[in-house]
Amino acid sequence: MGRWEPDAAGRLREAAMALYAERGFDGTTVADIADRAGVTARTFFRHFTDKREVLFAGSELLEQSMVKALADAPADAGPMEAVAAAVLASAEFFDDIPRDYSRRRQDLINATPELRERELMKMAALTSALTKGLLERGVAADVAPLAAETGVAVFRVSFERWISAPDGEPIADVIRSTLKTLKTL
Amino acid sequence: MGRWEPDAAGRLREAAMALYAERGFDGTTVADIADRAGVTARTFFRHFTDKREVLFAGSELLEQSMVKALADAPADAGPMEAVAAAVLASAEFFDDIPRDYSRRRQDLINATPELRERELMKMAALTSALTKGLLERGVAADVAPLAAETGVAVFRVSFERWISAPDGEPIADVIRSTLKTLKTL
DNA sequence: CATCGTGATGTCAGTCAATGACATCACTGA
DNA sequence: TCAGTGATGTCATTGACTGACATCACGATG
Repeated sequence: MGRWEPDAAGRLREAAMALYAERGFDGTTVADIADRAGVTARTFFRHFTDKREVLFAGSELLEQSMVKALADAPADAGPMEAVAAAVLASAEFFDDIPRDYSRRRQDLINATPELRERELMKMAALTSALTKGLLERGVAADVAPLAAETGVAVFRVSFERWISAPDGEPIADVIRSTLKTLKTL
Repeated sequence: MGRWEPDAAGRLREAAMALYAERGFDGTTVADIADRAGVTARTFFRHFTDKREVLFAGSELLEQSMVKALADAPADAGPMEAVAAAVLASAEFFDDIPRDYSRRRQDLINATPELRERELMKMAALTSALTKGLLERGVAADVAPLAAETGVAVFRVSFERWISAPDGEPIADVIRSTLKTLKTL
């Protein structure tokens, strides 16, 4: 065994989730979280830039995988096809974490303005990453932002639906269904 | 003359704008702002809930006027027509403030992640207010959010364009032009 | 005209998020 | 065996924000 328990970041994330749920975001101090994780508050800030970010660690991975899928889409695919591929790629990401975790996390976010703010920021970052990816695919400058925004909207709606869908429903199916609905508009 | 200089909130807003521009958001303390406005930091927090909000005071008015225009639109107007009326109503709001002020304010927001976060939150609030207004007009539940989101997008794009448009260009014209472009999609 | 309430502000003390500087020490590789 | 490294702890400090209480010009009231 090493000098310290491994995976301090993971323990901090779990502790934060639990405490935010128990006492609310405002009722929880960073020291509380650190205590429960068996580290000091200073260590918390070595792993997460702030008290909000602890619930959003890993979002870079999601963004990266979506951008990669966008780049990997066939060269002759249209903008919306490429975006659809990107959104579908997010499914892979969520397959690795229990859906119940996603649900509890989202409940916290929805209940806490500070966390909602941060989530909006992540979505905006995702939108501009996708926009950039589309531009690199040669998509016209007036189309790219629109397609990206639409893609993020599909992602959001699908995620929300998946979270409250019957158990066992794969998120990929929900996304495909959302994309199909979109086409009817 | 009263016991205190009038319009403390206004002075605080101007002081904040100036200091954020001079030293950046992070380089400015609330005490700095309060000093320049001739009050104490405690008074700052009596007028604004936090250091970010000082640049967003008045956004409720914008939201209210848009929601009102939405409600006042002819009963037989479709969802997008009503939304267009709401967005156009925002022009009235901006007619009362110098465009240069809007520009400087937006530059600050674009340069500061914390302020961008807050702005996204305001836009999200606007979206849900418009959604609610549409639902009250009897718009279908699956159409309302989409129409609202589109309206806010039009607003954002128009505002951005107006800010960098030649001087004297009325924002209402820019909005009309954006709406026209939208129709071509 | 004396008094009283009120509202906007000041003062003070305290909590807590966040950061920088420096110390520690198990583990690793030469 | 020993120097270097990385993850953590410790300590001190700044600054955002809050609650409790004091102040005092002004306006209303009797």
